[in-house]
Amino acid sequence: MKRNRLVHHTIREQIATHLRREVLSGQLAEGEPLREQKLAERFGVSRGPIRDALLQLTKEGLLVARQNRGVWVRQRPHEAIRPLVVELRRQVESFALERIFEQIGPDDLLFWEENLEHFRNACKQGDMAAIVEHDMAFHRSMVEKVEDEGLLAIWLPIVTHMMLPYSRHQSLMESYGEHRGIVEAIEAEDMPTAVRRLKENIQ
Amino acid sequence: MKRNRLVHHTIREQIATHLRREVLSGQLAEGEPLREQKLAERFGVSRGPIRDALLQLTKEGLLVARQNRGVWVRQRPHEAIRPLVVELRRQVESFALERIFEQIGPDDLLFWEENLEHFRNACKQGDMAAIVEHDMAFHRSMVEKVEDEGLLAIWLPIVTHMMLPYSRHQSLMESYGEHRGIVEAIEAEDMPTAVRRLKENIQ
DNA sequence: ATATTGTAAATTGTTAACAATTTACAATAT
DNA sequence: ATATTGTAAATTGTTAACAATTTACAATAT
Repeated sequence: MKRNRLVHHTIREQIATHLRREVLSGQLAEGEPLREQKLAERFGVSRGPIRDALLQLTKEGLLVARQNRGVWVRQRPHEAIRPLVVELRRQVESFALERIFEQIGPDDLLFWEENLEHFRNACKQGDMAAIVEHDMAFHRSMVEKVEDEGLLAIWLPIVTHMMLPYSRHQSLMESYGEHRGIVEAIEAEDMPTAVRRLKENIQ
Repeated sequence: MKRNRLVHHTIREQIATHLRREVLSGQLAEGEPLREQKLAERFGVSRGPIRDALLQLTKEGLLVARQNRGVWVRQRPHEAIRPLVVELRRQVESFALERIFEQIGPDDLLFWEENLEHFRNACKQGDMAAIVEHDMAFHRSMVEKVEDEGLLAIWLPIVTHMMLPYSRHQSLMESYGEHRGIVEAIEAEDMPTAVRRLKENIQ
C-alpha cells in the first residue's frame, strides 16, 4: 500500500502525540479506559500501532496498564508528590540550560522565537492542548540539546507528572511572559538570570 | 495454540526483563544493535512482543531507537551527568522511604530479608546480572509502595541511567552491608538513620 | 579516481486473523 | 438470599504475511 505522508512520522508516533494531547489537555478524563479496537477504528488503523502508542504513553507515566485488562488514564497525582517533582524538574532543566548555554546558536534563538509566537497564539485562543504542547516543547528543547541520550528519558516522566493537572496551574499568559524573559536573558548571555527565571517558571 | 506457563507474565515482559539484565550486566555492549528478527528467532517467538519489549526499554532510557533503522544499546552516560542523577535518585528514594515509613509491615520486612539473602548469594557468585536485579528490586520496592502511580515511572529512567556503568561502582559486598544497615534502621523504627543510610547507599 | 544511480537484500512498520484471558451475567446449587 | 458454576461476548496477546524504508554495493557517468 502506498501512503502519502507529508510529515515523516510513524503512525505510532502520531497516535501517541494525539492521545498525549488529549490526556494533558483534559479531554480524556482520569480513569477513562482506552480500548485498542475503538481507538483503531477511530484513527482508521490496525491495533498494532495503537498498542505501541499505549505502551509508550504508559512508560511516560500518562496511562496505567493492567495485564490482559487494558489501559486507563492515570489518576490525578497526589498533591504531596508535587513539591518533590517540581524540585526534580528544576534541577534537571537548570542543569541542562547551564550545560548547553555556551553552545546556543542563532538556530536555537529562532526556534524559541517561533515557539513563543505559537505559545502566545495558543494562549489567546485558549487552546489548552496547544498550550501544553508548546510549553513542553520550549522546555524540552533545552533538555534535548544536552549531549547525553538519557537525560530526555529522565525528564519526560517528570514533566508529564507535572503537566497532568495543568488546568489548575498559574495563569497561562504569565507563563508566556516568563518564557520570553528566559529567552531574553539567554540573548543577553546572562546565564544566572536565565537559570533563575527558568527555575521560577517551574512551579 | 495452548501455552503452558507457570509464571503469569506476558512474553513482552519476559523478553524485556531478559534484555534488561543483559544490558545492565554488560553482556550486551554499548552501541550494539538489537535486530527484531534475530531476537525473535533466539527467543522462539514472533516479532510482535520483541518490538514491544524494545519500545519499552527505549522508553526506560536503556536503548536508543531511530525510525526505520532499529534499536541499539545506548552509549555510556557522560560522567558530568552523574552527580545530577545521583542527587535526583537520592531525593526520590528518600522521599519515598519517609512517606511509606509508617506503613511498613511484617510483609515488607520479610521481602527485604529474602532480597538481602538473594543479593548476598549473587555477590558471592559474582553474578552481575543477578546483583543488579536484586539491588534494583530493593530500591524499587520502596518507591513502589508510595501510593502515587507515577513515581515509579519517574524513578525508573533515573536508576536505569545510574545502573548502566555498574561495573565501575563501589564494591558490591559493601552495597550488601549498606542495604542491611537500611533494613536494620527500619526495623528499629529509626527513620532519620534509615534515610541517611539510604542516601549514602546511592552514589 | 570520484560521484551518482540503480537494484537486491536486509530491516522496520503495519495489517488481519487467531489464541488466550477477562468480564458480564444467567443458570444452578446451597 | 447467597454463593458457585458455566458460557458467550468483549478485550488483550501473539503470530505470520505483506508494505515501506534503509542499507550495501555493483554499474555507470563524470
